[in-house]
Amino acid sequence: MADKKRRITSVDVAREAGLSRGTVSFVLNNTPGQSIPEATRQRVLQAAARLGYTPYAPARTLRSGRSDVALFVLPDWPQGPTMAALVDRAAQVLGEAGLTLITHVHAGHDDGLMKLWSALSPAAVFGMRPFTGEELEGMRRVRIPAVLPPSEQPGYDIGGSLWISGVGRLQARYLIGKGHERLAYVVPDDPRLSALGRGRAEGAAQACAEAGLPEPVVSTIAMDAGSAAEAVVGWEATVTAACAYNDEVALALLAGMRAAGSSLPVIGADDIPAARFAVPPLTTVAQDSGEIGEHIARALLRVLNDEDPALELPASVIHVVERESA
Amino acid sequence: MADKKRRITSVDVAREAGLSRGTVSFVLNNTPGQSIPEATRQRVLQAAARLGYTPYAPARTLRSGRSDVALFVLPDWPQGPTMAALVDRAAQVLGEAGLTLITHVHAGHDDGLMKLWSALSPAAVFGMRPFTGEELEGMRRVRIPAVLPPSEQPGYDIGGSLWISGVGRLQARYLIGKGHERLAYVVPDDPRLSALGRGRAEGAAQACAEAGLPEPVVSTIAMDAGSAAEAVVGWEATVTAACAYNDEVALALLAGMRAAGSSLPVIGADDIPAARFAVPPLTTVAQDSGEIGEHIARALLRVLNDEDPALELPASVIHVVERESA
DNA sequence: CTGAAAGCGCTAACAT
DNA sequence: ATGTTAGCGCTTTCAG
Repeated sequence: MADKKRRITSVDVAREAGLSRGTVSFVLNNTPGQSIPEATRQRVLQAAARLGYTPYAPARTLRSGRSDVALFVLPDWPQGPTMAALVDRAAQVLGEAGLTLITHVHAGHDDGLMKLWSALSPAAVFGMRPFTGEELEGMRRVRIPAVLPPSEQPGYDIGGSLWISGVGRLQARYLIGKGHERLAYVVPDDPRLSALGRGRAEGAAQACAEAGLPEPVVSTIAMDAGSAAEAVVGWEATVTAACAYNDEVALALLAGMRAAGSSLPVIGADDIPAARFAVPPLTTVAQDSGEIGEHIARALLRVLNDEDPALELPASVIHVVERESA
Repeated sequence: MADKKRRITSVDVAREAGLSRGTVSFVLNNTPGQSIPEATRQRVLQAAARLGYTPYAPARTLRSGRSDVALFVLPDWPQGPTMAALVDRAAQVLGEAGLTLITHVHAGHDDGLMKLWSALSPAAVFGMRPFTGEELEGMRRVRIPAVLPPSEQPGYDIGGSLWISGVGRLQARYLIGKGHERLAYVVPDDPRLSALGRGRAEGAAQACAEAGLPEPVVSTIAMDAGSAAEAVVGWEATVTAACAYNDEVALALLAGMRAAGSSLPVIGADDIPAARFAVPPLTTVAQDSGEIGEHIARALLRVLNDEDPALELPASVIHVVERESA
């Protein structure tokens, strides 16, 4: 048994196999443009297995100048099963390309992200929202090869307009299809969500414009029934149906309407588990998060390859789940 | 302007400051047991700032043998605001100790985790559930200094018995306090949740035993109203109140009872946003996730320091939020 | 108090 | 076809 305290290095494997480090390195990375006899290959592989050798990432990264870590900066807004599936699929796709996906929930707007980049020196960083100029500058400084929303322009979100305004558009279209002409768009007062909320509301506005209808009235509510009720009574008779930023807001709205003794059609977004148990069961816009994850991962791979990211998602990834609330 | 293609190294800083790399390293890490004149310190610091120098983690890790990354393996069960707050606080505490927290949502039971460890070679790995023997073995092989549930024994969960069975116990005690003597414990059929579900159900069983009551009947339901309704009618008159594994299950139960035309008190767990908008508003067990995060982080720091992890959480981190469902 | 120099484990160019 | 070797950027003795 080797010294219990020391890490097993490629030198150990070389010794065990009776070869040199170079050869070991070649077969372990099956470096292209080398002709290694199958017999030698096997010797190395078996020696490595016998010793339980694992390459040491920091050394490998230092030498080769590229790490195989891809960092996915998750937003700190509540994450549902949605996000989990998305991350999963993305991890799978990236894994096939030899990248290891690390997720990081970024909460504060402190500069914690900066430390992250230098701590990981990832091969790629991607997030669901545009990075700030400062963040981009920081990444440039530490030479991160690929960054996914590559610009701080709002339009460049991952999933492009679909993930954001596309959901709002679909919500509004659904309601319009049901014959409604005066809509409300309800967003939560959580400041973290305001950008996304605005984006989705704009999508709804577009749908209204396309149909020749007036813009939806945008209401901001606190996440309690009272605040929702206020908004509802505020609409008086001018609004006949409401889109909610997400299912939680929709649930709040439903509760508010119960309190206010009114009852308007409501459509949510995300299809959280609680949606189907609402009273009435919530009609909502669901997204195929697995497909979105795959899409994002492929976009990232494209960026790493210096190609056009082609962020736009296929419209098929979002669809409405019709239940009873609208 | 320096060569745009090259990374800025400590050599550059040394040159800029007119000193040697050694000195630069000393001040940048303010190595103990060194007396550096304030003037030199400032020269180095300013040169570093001017150049926008960032230490290169892989090199640092390679040399020092320890990385400053702590890896938090998140379970793939739905993550709410709860988890976000927990991670946040943990990141903060670890950050103060010079560690960078990376979260990783681990979904499959594939061996993706193994690759992660070698890709990051973190200083510490911790998770919310015990690692499997295989996982622990893998970590031992790559010499990860600290692993938080250190054993694969179920009792060793982070948060010890509190996070798991403590919640169940509190739910049952609350219902018992309301005069109920025949309880049900409802768990979802999601296999990923079965361990946790069993744990919480056991906590409830303990509370019943302490009160000299019979064990709760444990019902497994699919996450739809129909399945919940079946469970409810199955209880007939033998059960007078129910604990749910979490709020989503509680919501399903409420929907099931509406469908079955019955109405029993129900208590959930987690206090998700949707809970307060349920019909009736859901009584639930909430947890102070920030405090839990801090606790976990400190336990990890203790392990890194070769001390006893002392995982047990203070009882104060969980409490019931009384609303109308029970 | 500061500078020079030896590696950490690995890959890749260069020898053999 | 395999072996040798020069660093990647950093920390850390050891001299001066």
